[in-house]
Amino acid sequence: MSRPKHDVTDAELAVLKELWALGPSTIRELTDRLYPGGATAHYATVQKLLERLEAKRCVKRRGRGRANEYRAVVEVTDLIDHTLRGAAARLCGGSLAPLLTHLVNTTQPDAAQVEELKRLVKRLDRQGGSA
Amino acid sequence: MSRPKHDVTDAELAVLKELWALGPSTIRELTDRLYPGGATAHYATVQKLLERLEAKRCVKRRGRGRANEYRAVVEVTDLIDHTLRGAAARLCGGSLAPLLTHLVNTTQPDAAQVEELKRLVKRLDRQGGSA
DNA sequence: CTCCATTCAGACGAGGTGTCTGAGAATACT
DNA sequence: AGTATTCTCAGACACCTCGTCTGAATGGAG
Repeated sequence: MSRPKHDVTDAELAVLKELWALGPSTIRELTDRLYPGGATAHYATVQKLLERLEAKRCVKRRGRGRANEYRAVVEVTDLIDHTLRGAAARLCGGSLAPLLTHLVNTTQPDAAQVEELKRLVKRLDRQGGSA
Repeated sequence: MSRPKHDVTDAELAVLKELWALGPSTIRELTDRLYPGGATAHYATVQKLLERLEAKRCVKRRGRGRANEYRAVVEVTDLIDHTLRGAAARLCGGSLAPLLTHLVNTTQPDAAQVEELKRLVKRLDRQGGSA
């Protein structure tokens, strides 16, 4: 449930996604996935991205043998939350409600997601939609 | 209903908000609002921002007397839409639905929004939740 | 000790942002 | 008319971020 301090860039996000898929990994493991047959330069690139992700409080580092093991400390939902709040702050005076309304009007969820929505609405009904 | 081609920066957004508030305006009018007692340098700043907004298809220009009159051709909802779709593309494989469920989960929708949600669910039910 | 992989510090070019300068064209004032 | 004021355009600028990369130091494994 950490909050990313700043926005995550595309290259950084690619590393994060790999971390989500692989679980805690070393730079080498990540590099081999992101740049198959990569040169030593790519290794350093991944390392720099991890360094910046660490500064943004998105990953944490721990020694594993001689190498370092990195693990993600943010989830997709954290990034979604951060993005949504940023958009609300810029465009809606900080309120998330207009975003919700907009999504309700423009979204085409699939069957499973409709089910989830029904459940959520039912729950909201039960607890009596407080402000 | 235009679509902004690229993201709008903070300074550009400030100009846009002034345009939304004032309606079609000249650079002078905008400058006086954004930089009260502003020097001639500020005038050029606003002009550059309008030039970039025009390149991003967010404003249009028309001669008014000797000066130019600028008017916004995007609404807040266009920027919201653009932002939301960008977030969905980056974080949710392009689907907006996860954003919706996230908002429903993390905000306390008021009565009106719960009603909106119910209507959405009903509508989706009727048309048999397509992808 | 030598070799190899990892780590660290820092550079680099490209691109974007916000600001500003200078010169030119059109208008108003006297 | 001639001067001054306003607007416009083109372009520079310093700063920052992003993605990439180089070089040297470190530390085990053979």
